[in-house]
Amino acid sequence: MSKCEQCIVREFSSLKALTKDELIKLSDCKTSHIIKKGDVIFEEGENVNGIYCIKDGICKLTKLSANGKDHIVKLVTKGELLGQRSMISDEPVNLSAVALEDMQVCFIPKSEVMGYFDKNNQFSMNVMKTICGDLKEADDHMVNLAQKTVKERLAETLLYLNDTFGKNEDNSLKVQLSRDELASIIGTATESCIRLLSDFNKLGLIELNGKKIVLKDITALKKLAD
Amino acid sequence: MSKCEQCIVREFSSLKALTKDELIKLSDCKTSHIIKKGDVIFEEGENVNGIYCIKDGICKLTKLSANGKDHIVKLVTKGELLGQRSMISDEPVNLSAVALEDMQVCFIPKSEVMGYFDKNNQFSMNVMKTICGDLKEADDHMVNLAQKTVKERLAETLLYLNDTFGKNEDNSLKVQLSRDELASIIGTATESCIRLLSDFNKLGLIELNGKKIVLKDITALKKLAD
DNA sequence: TATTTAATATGACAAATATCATATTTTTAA
DNA sequence: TTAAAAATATGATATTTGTCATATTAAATA
Repeated sequence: MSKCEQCIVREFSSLKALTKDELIKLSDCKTSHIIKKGDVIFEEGENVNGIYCIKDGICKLTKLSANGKDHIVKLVTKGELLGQRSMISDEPVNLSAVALEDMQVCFIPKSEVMGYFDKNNQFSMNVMKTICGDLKEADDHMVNLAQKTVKERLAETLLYLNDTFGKNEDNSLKVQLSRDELASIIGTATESCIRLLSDFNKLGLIELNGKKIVLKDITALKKLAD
Repeated sequence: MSKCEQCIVREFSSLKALTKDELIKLSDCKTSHIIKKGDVIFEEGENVNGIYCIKDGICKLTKLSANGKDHIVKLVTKGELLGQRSMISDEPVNLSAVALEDMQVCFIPKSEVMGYFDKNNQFSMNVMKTICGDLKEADDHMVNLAQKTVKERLAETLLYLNDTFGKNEDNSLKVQLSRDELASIIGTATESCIRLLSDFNKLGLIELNGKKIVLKDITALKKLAD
């Protein structure tokens, strides 16, 4: 089993505050998992008794709305932790996590993590800061959904995907989302999303190649996104 | 100056974890303030070097969107704390706070609060739980904005105002919001909000009396809200 | 109290977006 | 490989929502 002391990814999460001793203990109680693209890590309403540390890959956090459609609340990638909110609130998770590509994750049981909260103040502060960051992001997102048009939100989301997850050698966005998934990030009907992508394509803002999307005119997209 | 040891409101916030000694010290460093309806407690982008504890009254937390319109992210009332996220993240506040009615608030300087994080673990956990609760709420809110119609969101918001802040003796909602404010909670144009309120009125779901709103048929409103 | 200003209300219309239908392409699995 | 299923694409149309204009009412203030 891989050693947490040697895991680089740890440096990117709240876990960077852990001491050498804590890390050795962690290595013993964590479990490593391979998650296939499309697999569910956990589902809304489930009791997840611990947190997941993402070593590699990207997943979507979704929430089922009253009308039965999924909404993608957030995309999460390596170096981030899943399930913190639920663990702290001592509640079932309020979101589902589904892999968008093959992933490597480690599961750390609640008992272990709660110990850090008691004994490692820096760890607590790191977690708090992360959650505060999520909350700020959620506020921003909320205002965008409430005030911006679908077109603006699409442009913004494309730029976000580019900035956050980067692009492949062929310049296409690294995260490959279906039109349906993209629509459920920006909060619109799949057809509307497809139509706007077509429009952007015709205007030369982007280039479509099947699922691959290349951002051609970032300046214009930024102007569109406001 | 009023004593924190005797303040009932404290029991409703993270501050309930404070020891007697901590409370006595707190009384000395806190400042009390009377805020008039419409007054700004702090403004988006400001550096608020501490947190506000709401002793009485209600305020709105708003965020300016790109198009220049305010969006109401949250309503906050007595027993709650303001400015925690900003203090923990060590950033300017991302929201403005404006009183919806006359308020009494106490300001606790950052230096004091940060001390609690170090020494009082229960306080830290309380704050974390509160912020986690806010995050969950924000997720829900986000999905509603993305997926529900304006009509559904209006019905839901009216029910929320009723459940959370209660009603006056004449059965009207206790929080009095202008149509403009109501619109900026549900994320729509003021005229659309007014029109839908009119519709609800004609359908007998609510009763309008100037600014006063009485919910007449809660069951039907719930059905509308989904 | 009179005057001004702001908030509420409503009509007419335009724009944005959703829905339904259907064709085409891509992917999956038999 | 081929048949079936799913994803993408696009047109036609309906619905929702926003915008502008203007009237009416309520609130603020000189």
